[in-house]
Amino acid sequence: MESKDLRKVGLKVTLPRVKILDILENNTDLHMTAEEVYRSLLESGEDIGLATVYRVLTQFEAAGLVKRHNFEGGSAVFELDDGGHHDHIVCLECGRVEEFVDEVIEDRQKAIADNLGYKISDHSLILYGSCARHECPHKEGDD
Amino acid sequence: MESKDLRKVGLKVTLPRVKILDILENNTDLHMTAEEVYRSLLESGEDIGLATVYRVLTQFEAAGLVKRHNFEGGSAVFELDDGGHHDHIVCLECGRVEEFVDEVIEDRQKAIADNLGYKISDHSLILYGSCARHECPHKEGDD
DNA sequence: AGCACGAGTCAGAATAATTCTCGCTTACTC
DNA sequence: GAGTAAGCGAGAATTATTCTGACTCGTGCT
Repeated sequence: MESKDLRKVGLKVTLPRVKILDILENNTDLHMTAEEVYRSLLESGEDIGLATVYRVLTQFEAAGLVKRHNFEGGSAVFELDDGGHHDHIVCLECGRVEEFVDEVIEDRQKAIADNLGYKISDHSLILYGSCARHECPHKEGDD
Repeated sequence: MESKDLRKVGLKVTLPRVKILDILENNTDLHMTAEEVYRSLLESGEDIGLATVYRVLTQFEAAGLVKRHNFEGGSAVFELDDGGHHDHIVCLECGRVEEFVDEVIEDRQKAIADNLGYKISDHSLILYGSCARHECPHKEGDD
């Protein structure tokens, strides 16, 4: 029952909010654009406007329910925020996104910022590349 | 004489290109938005359209003369590409941007990608925070 | 230097992503 | 169940960027 989550963060429990949260929770793809959420809503038969999707996602972000990422390629993507931090690796060929955490990197970041006299409030580390299924075609045994 | 650089990458030596390259080379701020380059051109008395600035910067990017970064806050910023890679730390309060390189992080990134079966083609690491001049005000000895 | 031609440029239109506006609707309070 | 303010939907507005079409300039040839 997600309505509790909404209440908890001070948001009225409205149909669009519940539905959007539901989609974010049940979608196999963890990272969705506003458009994707919108289309998913339409498919579920919900008549919710794209503007509402953006508004709600932005509210969710402010409330800490979701995180917004700006990967390359135009649109921002949203994912549920479970509280834990992680970075991303994006396949430029198929769009697959995976998450990872690396303590060594996190520590170095802190050290670097410290060194330069900065207090870090956030950071974004995104690796772009091609995943295993797009191996170089002149190798045998390829897809 | 930057015209050589342009020739080298197969771009005709035109006034807009030379002027834009000139601005990128002589501006104190290493990271400029297309708008900033455009305004800088106007100040120099050049009558070059914003669309041209975008086009030229995109060509420069394709040619490897500049790098485009998408920091938070909407507009992309461009910087001359000296060939060396570096990451960025951005002060959210004053907009200052500094660069850094850390071999440990670079190595870990490669290892992580390897581990997940990705071949990295690029990556973006941006630390956001506040720089030394924005220390918490209830500490003595502050700015 | 002069010409031809294709690449380059300009201004403004077009696009894409996202946000805003405003009149209508709904969730929560009593 | 009614009142009220917050929320919603559709489309306009905004912002960043790219495209279009007509005109111009840089470069190679003479």
